[in-house]
Amino acid sequence: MRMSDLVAQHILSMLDESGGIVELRRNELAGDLGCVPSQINYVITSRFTPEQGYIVESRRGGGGFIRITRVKMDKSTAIMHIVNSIGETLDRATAEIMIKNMYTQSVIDLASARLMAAALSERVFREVPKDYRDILRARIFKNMLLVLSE
Amino acid sequence: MRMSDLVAQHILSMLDESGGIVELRRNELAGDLGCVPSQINYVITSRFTPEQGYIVESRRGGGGFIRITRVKMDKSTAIMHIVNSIGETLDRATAEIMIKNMYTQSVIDLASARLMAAALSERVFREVPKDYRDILRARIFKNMLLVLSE
DNA sequence: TCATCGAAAGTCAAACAAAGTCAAAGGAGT
DNA sequence: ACTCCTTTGACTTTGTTTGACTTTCGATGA
Repeated sequence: MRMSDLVAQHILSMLDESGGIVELRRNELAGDLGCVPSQINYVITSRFTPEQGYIVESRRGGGGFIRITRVKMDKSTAIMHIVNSIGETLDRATAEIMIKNMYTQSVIDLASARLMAAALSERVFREVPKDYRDILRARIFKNMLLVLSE
Repeated sequence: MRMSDLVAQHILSMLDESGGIVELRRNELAGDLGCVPSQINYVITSRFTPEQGYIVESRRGGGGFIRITRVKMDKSTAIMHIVNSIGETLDRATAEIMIKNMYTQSVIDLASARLMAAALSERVFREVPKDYRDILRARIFKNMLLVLSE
């Protein structure tokens, strides 16, 4: 079995044990599983993405950690659906339509809708190279959507 | 748990007990908590800054003390204060501290705090040149804050 | 009054402790 | 052979802890 699968599996079982949220120490885990620390990063970026329903946070320095949260799919099917329907890029108009729809369908409240629209507004991205804009918008949007379903 | 978090927590609970103002003796506190005195300074400068809504005063010499006061502001004042304190750029750590503080001081609710943190998280900006990151973060954050104060 | 002493608190840089990045090298499937 | 993963490790960045040294204040005694 591949090392990356082993790491992923290990993290998954930790998540199961702890009800969907786990805090791990990168170096320690790497030591336990017998791989280099950066392997953990690879596994996280390739298998614990927003599309797959995970929120990842971390902190460096003494007492550092990596926290992985699995969002519950059952309670937020609508949101996960949207997350997965967004590709690598997302233009402003589409984003706004999505936000508006979510609001009118009561998937999100007004405050959240406004916050999201503000974060994705065109003003934010002026003078950002065109290619970057929609990529960033997609990422920001996905990240925000995920925390909504917590 | 990190020593710095322990110290911070201790100070916070003292603040809660005494309604927002506390006077402590550095050496004594360090002794009680089992750390070196300068650790207290570290915690104060990293977690009890004016940005975060605290005023710190102190006196050296015999009978010296450190006084920490938590300042309470109304919602829109607090938000405008923060908006004005943000320049052209904003790094992740500072953004997180600001968000956390607005939440603990009830300027914003948990959902908004999470949404904002998600939009500004380091993961969103991976592979974006460092200089751009902080510029974008500042813009996104300001845009969000402004809609909050409406 | 004023110099001095001791009791605080302040400063700062070095050592330590994580996690993150990136690109090169290695494999597996087609 | 080509194309995607994977693996690896050197290097970077961020955050914490510690301790030696400095500054400030109040008290005390000449």
